[in-house]
Amino acid sequence: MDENAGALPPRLLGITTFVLARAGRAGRARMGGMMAEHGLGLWHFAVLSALDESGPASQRELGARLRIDPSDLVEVAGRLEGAGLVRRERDPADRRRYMVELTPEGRAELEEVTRRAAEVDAEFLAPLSAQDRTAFERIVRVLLAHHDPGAGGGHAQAPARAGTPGPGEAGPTRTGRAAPG
Amino acid sequence: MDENAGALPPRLLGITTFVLARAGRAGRARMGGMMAEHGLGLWHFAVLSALDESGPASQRELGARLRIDPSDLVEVAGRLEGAGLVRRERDPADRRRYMVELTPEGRAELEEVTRRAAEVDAEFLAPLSAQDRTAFERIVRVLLAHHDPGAGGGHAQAPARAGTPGPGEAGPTRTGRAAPG
DNA sequence: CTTTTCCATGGGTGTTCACCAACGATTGGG
DNA sequence: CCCAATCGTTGGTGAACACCCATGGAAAAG
Repeated sequence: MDENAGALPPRLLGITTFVLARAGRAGRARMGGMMAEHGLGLWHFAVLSALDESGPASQRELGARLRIDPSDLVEVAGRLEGAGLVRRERDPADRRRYMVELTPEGRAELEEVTRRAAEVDAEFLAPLSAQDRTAFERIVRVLLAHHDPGAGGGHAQAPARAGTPGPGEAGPTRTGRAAPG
Repeated sequence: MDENAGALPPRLLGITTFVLARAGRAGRARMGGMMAEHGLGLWHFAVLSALDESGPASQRELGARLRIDPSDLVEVAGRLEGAGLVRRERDPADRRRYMVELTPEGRAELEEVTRRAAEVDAEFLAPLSAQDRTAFERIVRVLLAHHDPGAGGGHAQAPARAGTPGPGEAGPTRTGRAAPG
């Protein structure tokens, strides 16, 4: 029968790292699909986020920040500019660099996509109990902080999350200060 | 400075799906690196696992089982055969198909790699407390079962896994029946 | 002014993964 | 015997991701 066609070998499923990678792939596919509906990729969203958080920056700064090659940023910034989500102006003080800046439309789009991302998150984590979800959100960030070269800093303990000032409704969106200061 | 180069925007880190994908990528890299030391890829290991679990099978069956395209299986089976880990014989009853069979060497290699995979797992999950690790292993499988088309079957509830038989050191090698339940 | 350094950009490479079209060899139905 | 289906195989496509090098404009150092 091909019932077993639906089940990977237990030996594989016994490897947590494998299961994690697989689940991560499924999650990225969902998230990417949602972003695609907005004409964006994950990187576009990342750039908008960085600009929102730290204000105008040169592409080089963005590249260093997000850990993507400056050359790969060209397309991203270009598309964002084409969509009117960012503005690119020559820095008058240094005409080599662009100052990439979030437009009001870009900020609105960022908020909208952030909201939808939270929805995707909720949907993806729906099979979990509230308790499991909370635990998972914390644990996966600990893992990332330890294994991704400079994603969340050294060790993110993800403390009790303060009053959640900004995005508001998006819920656990802002995980306190997962990254270092 | 580029201190902040090490921290992704909190808005990004607030998206659990994103963090999960990222952590999964890091994990896969580690696991893949380990396998590479054995001259294998993740798929080679998967094939060996499937053969060990269900006995000799045609490549088509393996493809359906592991959900990889039969054409992609050619290289995998070919390399495994070249390494002497599997044997490929024409099925006398149907000379179109190969019967792929695990050799003693293949079985030994499978055990060895499984052991090392458990080590990588332990290493990767090391930053977690024993309690968190147990919870994470369970939760991530629940997620996979719900979102990966036929990885762990319909819905793996993965109840309070019994006395946690194995994990000693080589541990979850044979996770008993962790996933399917 | 000249040389060096930095920026954005374009073009290219390599890897991983999934999927598809077509072909020879082979089988089984009609 | 002829035709359709199946199996393994070859070869190609396309997306996502991560790098690296060269160029031309512009600034900074000498």
